[in-house]
Amino acid sequence: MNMTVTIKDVAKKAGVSAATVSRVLNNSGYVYEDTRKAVMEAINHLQYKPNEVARSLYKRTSKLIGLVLPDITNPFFPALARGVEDNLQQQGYRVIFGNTDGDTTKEMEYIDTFLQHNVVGLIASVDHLHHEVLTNLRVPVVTVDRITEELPAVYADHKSGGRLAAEKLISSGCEKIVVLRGPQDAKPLYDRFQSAMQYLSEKNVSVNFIDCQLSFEDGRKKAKELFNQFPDTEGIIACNDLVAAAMLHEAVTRGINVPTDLQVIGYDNITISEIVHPSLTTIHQPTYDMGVKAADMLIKLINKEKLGMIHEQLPVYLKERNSTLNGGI
Amino acid sequence: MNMTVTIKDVAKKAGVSAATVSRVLNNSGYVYEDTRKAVMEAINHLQYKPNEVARSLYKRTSKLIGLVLPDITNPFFPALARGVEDNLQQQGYRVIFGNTDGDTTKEMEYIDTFLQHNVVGLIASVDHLHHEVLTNLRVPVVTVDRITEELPAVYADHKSGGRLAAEKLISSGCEKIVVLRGPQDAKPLYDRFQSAMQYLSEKNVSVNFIDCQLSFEDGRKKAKELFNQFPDTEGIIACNDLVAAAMLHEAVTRGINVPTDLQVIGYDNITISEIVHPSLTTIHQPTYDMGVKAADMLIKLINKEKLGMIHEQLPVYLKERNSTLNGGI
DNA sequence: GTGAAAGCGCTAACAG
DNA sequence: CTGTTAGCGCTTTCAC
Repeated sequence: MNMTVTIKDVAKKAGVSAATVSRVLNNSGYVYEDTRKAVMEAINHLQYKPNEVARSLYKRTSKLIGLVLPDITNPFFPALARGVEDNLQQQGYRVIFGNTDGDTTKEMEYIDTFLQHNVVGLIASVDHLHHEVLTNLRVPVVTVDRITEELPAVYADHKSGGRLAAEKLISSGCEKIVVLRGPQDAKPLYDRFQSAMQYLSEKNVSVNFIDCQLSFEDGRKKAKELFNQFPDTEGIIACNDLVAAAMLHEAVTRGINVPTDLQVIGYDNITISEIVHPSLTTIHQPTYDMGVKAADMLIKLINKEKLGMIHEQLPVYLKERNSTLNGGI
Repeated sequence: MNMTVTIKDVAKKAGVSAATVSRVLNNSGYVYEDTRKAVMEAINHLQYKPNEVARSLYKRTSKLIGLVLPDITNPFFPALARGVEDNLQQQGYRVIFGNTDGDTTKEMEYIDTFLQHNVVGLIASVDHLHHEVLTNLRVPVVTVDRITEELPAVYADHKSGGRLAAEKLISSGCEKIVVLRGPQDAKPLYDRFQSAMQYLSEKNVSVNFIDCQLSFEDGRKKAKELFNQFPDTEGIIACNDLVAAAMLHEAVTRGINVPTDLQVIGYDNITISEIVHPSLTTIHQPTYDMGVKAADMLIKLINKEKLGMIHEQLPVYLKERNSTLNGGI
């Protein structure tokens, strides 16, 4: 069967020492072109693949990067994850990952075992309350879609995002607005909520808010609550697209016409927002790019390069579709 | 700073040898309760965490499992992935993963490097044409949502799935039916298409098919094609929910009333199918459970336990929503 | 240029 | 019950 072939086997076959094989493998030191060829031949012949674990043990480093996300089932994160993975994979890194469901215990568990596997870096999306876990690790960390002072971070401009949404509803004539407030321990959610509220408070409109998780399920529950509690709502700013979709859904069910009687704005611009009916006006986040960017930063950090800036803020924009009144009121 | 603390440090601190520390770590061999306590204390005091890489090198095994999926951006896979991960994580395994986009090169690349990292097993969703790659690996492999003779597999009953969809359209009165045919090198797609066609061919109805990728984007393109080519279509069987959503979308755009003038059936029952309007009648696959089951099988294989059966087929069912005429015609 | 030897951190005989 | 020793597969001085 597939008995593992080691560097020694290659050495023997090529009639050289393991050290020499190692040298050609790593392009380190000098090797005669002839012996180099002999070694390569042996390698190909034996289908030799170096054992990364042994390598990792000696070098106390690896090609593994840990990715810690809340929940890959939320469509926002797969896009992010692919951005990270595509970039990393291309540079020879592999990613080992875990979903935490925002649970600190799981976060720590994953981070610990990732480190035990000699990961060279971590990309994490973890509530800022738990960020201590990420500080003073022995490997660089980049946070995505989350923000703390100290840690390098990639995130979108949620202050603009929140304001953009609010502006839009105001400019399309809403006077009774409900804002769904996502979990406030995640800074992006906090920012977009605050900045929307801030803008709205300066206008002469009625505004209320309801707390809501980021899932379709919870959106659904809160939608019922919303329409019961504030039946004459004219505009809704949702904390993400999933929740916005739930609002749309409940509105349709109740025979409320969107966007004529009610306008809804989502957040993220995940695929779903295009698919729902009416299609969803939303704040676009460059999700995939955030992943790519985070991987870029991490690799720089791993290579001890200086970062231009610790915090990389990416722009968002309003994507108008059919859940709002467009072209003015 | 965080200089790594090794087993030797613990040994020194506890006044014993490394071997003894190892013993208490692994609960192997006998250790005096007192020395055990001393060791534990040293461990806690030093915050010692064993180096999994060293462990892995010696034991030629690890707690790592490789997960190979086509594209986590397709909402079907995150659910599957979480099923896998939740199960594995609980048993102390960690997952290292890669998206292949159905590209054999990437598949092989990932599998190779996973093996180089001493993974103890692989869970893969890979087109059956490429299954040779997976055979004769030195670790057990379980395929998910894919089928080959030789390899253990977890998948849903797509023959029933295809027939269920076809039956439904017939029983709700469709006489002009178009079936979207997904990529046929994936057995599940093949099965569901064939069995739908088979059933339809026995009925006295007009049936056509169009090839289609599994994405919303391609669905969109093919939707236009479909309505141009077969404008009087009464029923559509889509290859998955994403594509079905695209059909719905195009139908609405063209002012075709669903389900009155046109009925649509999806496949998978991902969250989206509930969110679209009208909500989508679809074939439900137990996606998360498939992941859990696959992890179960793999762990058994890793532990050298015998499997009851190599192929685990999970049931599907028709989930009726509002894109079909329900309660008979 | 190349080989011998030591060692990364851990575990598994083998003595004692 | 516990320490000593050897070795997992690889890389890296250090001689030659």
